[in-house]
Amino acid sequence: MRMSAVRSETRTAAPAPARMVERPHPPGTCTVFVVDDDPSVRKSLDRLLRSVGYQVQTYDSARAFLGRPQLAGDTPQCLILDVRMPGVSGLDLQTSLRNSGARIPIVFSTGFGDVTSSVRAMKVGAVDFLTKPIDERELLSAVDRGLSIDVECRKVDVVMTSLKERLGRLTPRERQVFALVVTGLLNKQIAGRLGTCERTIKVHRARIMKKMEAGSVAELVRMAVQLGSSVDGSEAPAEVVVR
Amino acid sequence: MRMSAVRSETRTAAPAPARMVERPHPPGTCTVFVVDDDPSVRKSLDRLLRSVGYQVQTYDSARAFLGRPQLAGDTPQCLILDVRMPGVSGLDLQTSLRNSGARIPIVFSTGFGDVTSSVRAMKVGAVDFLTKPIDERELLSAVDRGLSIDVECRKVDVVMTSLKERLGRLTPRERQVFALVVTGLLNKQIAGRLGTCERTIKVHRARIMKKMEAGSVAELVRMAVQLGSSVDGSEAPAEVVVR
DNA sequence: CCCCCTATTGACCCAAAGGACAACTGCCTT
DNA sequence: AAGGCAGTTGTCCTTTGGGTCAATAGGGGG
Repeated sequence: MRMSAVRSETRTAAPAPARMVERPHPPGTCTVFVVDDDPSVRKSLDRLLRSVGYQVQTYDSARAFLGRPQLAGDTPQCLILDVRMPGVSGLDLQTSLRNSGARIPIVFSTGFGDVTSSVRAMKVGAVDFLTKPIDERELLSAVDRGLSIDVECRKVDVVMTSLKERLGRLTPRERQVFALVVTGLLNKQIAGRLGTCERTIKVHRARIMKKMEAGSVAELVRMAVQLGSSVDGSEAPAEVVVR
Repeated sequence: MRMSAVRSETRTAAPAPARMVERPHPPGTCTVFVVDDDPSVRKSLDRLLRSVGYQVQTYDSARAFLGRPQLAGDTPQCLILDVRMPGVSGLDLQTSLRNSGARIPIVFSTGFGDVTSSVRAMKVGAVDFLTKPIDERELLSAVDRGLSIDVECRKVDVVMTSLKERLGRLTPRERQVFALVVTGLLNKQIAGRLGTCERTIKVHRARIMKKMEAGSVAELVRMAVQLGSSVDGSEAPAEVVVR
C-alpha cells in the first residue's frame, strides 16, 4: 500500500490533455512545489502534476526548498509538503514560512494519520491535509484551491503595496489630517483639533488627495479602510493609519 | 485510559477560584454546551467547566441539542461536540448548523484520531479538534477562544443587522443613488447616469443621509463597504448594494 | 374620490470644498 | 549663505453640497 504513494481511483483511458481543460488556471503559468523525502512520492507527484499542465519543482527536504532560486516572479504557486521528514519537518517549515512573511498556500500530505498535526496545520492556515495513499482528485482539487488562494493573495498584495507606498509619501502632518478627513470631519473641525486654521487644512487636504491619487473623498475613505483593515485584525482604521 | 475522559496533567492544590481569574470572559455570563453520548464525559466536562465559572448545558445527542429551549439571548456561547455519536454525528451537526445559519463556535472532542474528520471539521470552521483523553488546559483554552470568537461575531452581527435595517428603509431609487454616491461621483454625474437633474439627486441624497443615519459622506462610504463586504466574499460593494 | 408614497423639479440661500496666487517661517542639507 | 521641504496663513473666486419652501405627477390602497 505504499508502492506508488499516489492512488488513481478514477484511472480511465482518457488522455492527460482531457483533464487539463478542467484546471481553472492557465497551464504552464502555475508552479507547484513538492517537498518530500521519499523519491517515489516526488516522482509520482511530479508526473501527475505535470500531466495536468503545472510547472513542478521537487525538493527532498525543507532545507533544499528554502534554498531554491527565488526567480519565480508573479506566477501563482502552491506547495505540497510532507509532514514527516528527517531534519526540518513539514509543520516546522510551515511556521517558519509564516513567520518569515512568505505566505504560500500549503497542501500537506502525510503517511501517518496524526490528528494533532493535522489540526495544528489547519489552524495555521494549511489549504488541506491529505493522507497517503493520496487520492488524485483530492490532491488536484486541493492544489487548485491553493493556487486560487495564491492568486487572490497576490491581487490583494499588489493593491496594498501600492496603497502603502502612497501613504508613505504623506508627511506626518498630512497623515494626521488624513486620519481626520476620512472620519468625516469638516476642515473647520479638523483645524480646531490640530490647532491651526481652516485654510491650512485645505492645503493639506489638497496635497493628500494628490499624493494618494484619490479622485474623491469616497475613494480616500475606501483607501483608509483597506489600509486600516490589513494592518491588524482590530478596529479603528483611522487610528492605525496615524500610527 | 478512558476512565475520566478528562485528564488533569497540571493538577495542583490550587482551588478552582484561582483559575477563574484567568478567564477573560466574565464568569456566569458565558454558556458552554456539551453534546456527547457518553455520560461520564458529560459529567466530567460539566464539572470542569462549571469550576471555572461557565454556565453549562449538556445533551446526549445532536437531536437533543437542536431541540433545546432557545431562550439564551445574547450571552457568548460555545459548543463542545463529540464527533462520534449514534444518530446524527458531530460533523453532521456542524454542517447542518452552518447551513441553517446558526453559527456557534465548535470545539470538537473525539476518542478516535481520525485525520479526515479533523481536517473536514477544521475546514468548515471548527475552533479546535481535541482528542480524548482531553487535556484540561487545551480544552479551556479552546473554549475561551470559541467564546471570544462568538463575542466578536455578535458585535459584528449587531452592527450588520442595524445597517441592513437602515438600508431597507431606502427606496429602490435611493438605493441606486446611494451606490453612486459612495463611488465618489458628483451629484451632476449621478444625475447624468440616472437621467434626471442635479436637484433631484440632492433630494435623494439628503433622504439617504437621514435614513442611513450618516453624518457625513465618509460614514456613508464606510457603511457601504461593510454592507458590501459581508453580503458575499467578492468585490464590488456598490454593485452588491444595488443588487 | 382622496390620501400617501415616490420621484421629480424649481428658485433662493448659505456653508463647505477646492483651485490660483502669493508669502512667511523654521529646519536641514549642500 | 543658498535652496528645498514642511507647515502656515491670506485673499479671491468657482463649484458643490445641502437646507427651505413650494409644486407637479403617477401608482396604489382605503
